[in-house]
Amino acid sequence: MLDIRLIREQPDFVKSRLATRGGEDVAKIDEVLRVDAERRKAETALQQLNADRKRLSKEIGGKRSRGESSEEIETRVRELGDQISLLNEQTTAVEEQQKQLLLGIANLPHASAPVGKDASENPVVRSWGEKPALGDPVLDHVALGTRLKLFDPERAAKLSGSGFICFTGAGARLERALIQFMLDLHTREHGYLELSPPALVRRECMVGTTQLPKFEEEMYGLENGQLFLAPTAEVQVTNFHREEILAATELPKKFVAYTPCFRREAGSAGRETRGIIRVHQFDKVELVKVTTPEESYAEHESLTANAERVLQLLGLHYRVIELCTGDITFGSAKSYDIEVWSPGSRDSGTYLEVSTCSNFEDFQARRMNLRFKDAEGKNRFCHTLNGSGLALPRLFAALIETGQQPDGSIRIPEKLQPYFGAAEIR
RNA sequence: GGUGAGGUGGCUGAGUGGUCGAAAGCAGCGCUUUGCUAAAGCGCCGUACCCCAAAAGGGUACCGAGGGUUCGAAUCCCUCCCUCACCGCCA
Repeated sequence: MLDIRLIREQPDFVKSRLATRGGEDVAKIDEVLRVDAERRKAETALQQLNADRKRLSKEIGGKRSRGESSEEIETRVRELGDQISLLNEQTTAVEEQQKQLLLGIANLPHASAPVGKDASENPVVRSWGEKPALGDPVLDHVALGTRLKLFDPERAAKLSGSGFICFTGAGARLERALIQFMLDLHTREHGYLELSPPALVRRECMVGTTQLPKFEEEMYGLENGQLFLAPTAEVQVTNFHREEILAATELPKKFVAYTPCFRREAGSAGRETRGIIRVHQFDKVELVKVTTPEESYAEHESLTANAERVLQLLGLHYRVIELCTGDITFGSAKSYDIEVWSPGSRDSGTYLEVSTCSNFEDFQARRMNLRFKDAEGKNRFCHTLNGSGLALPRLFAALIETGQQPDGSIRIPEKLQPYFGAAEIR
């Protein structure tokens, strides 16, 4: 969430930054300022009453120990107590109101984020490789996967309903090879520490990484909404150090985790539902960094480069776009999307998003009270970043489409062959 | 699932109703002594929030979390969370 002091001191700046997102939250700023003033007034009054009670209660203690009567003071303090509990309720309520307001206001886009209204205005930052020259016809991943029995949508539906996938045989093996390949790359060459976290997370963690309270309808909840199936390992891994004060010397923290991810995909019925592009459960290798405000933007670039490296080693054409202010996600200050070329999708091919690499600055850290002690010994909020490194189903689709051969087989990229155990699928 | 024991500051660890935000030790910072190192002595040493234009200063809260009892709660009561141990069950 945003720093209330920043909102208080520079409300016009905050509003103008929020306006670049589309303005939905701009009106909330005046409201939160009004509640903030109310809160401080109530707090000050409450503290004064508490101070009075504290002083008088000590007097009672003194009088009693000297054997003097304290009746009169006790009556006064009892009255004070009634006022205090009344004012305390009001104060707590207004504090909670302020907190809820703040939790619902999006992060400020970074000054370098391109201003734009929606996804159509996201600039392409760079691209790598080229679209492969394939024979005719170019098959999509569904046709390829069905023919070579790499996954089985019908039986997955039998188990879990529509929107679920079951990899089979060489397909399951290929997915496993990709996971192992990516984990090895990030741990051995990029210096990330591997975590294998739980899939179920507490409500507080979901608030910490901004899935809640705003996006609850997208999440699978259990135990009366106290436990959730994580929609991304961002949740588990970023919250790993929640409520901690890290030493500046141990930053940046770099984590990689392979986990299943669960999403209701509410409201996206009919959108890219073909095959394995949008499913309720999928696997993902996630990269997370916890760092300092001074270093976070450099770390953002390197994290993005680390994710891109996967596609480069696999020889898959991709492009990187930067999300404009109108398209950037709720908690992010700056985001890049990595989109891999999927030659079989939508007839003539399309780019599929396989990673969003974001710098959240201190937006998440403030929610989860994640801090570090700087050189002067001051506690400051960390900056947190994450990006997929990469999401598996779409990577899988792009890989088999790109690798399709005229004879119907699929060529496996050289770097993946040791993991997959063969040079082709046929 | 059952039973039991616990959760106090960066760490160890006292404290069972009043001057306790909290002894003591360790770690850390500063000063003094010392040829250096080491050691010793003295002092400082939590966080968040509020008031104040700011600094200085003042105040409130915090002893796992939330309620309650009381004039007053780290201390008593209730609920929850977490940790540990043992038993049962189990991949």
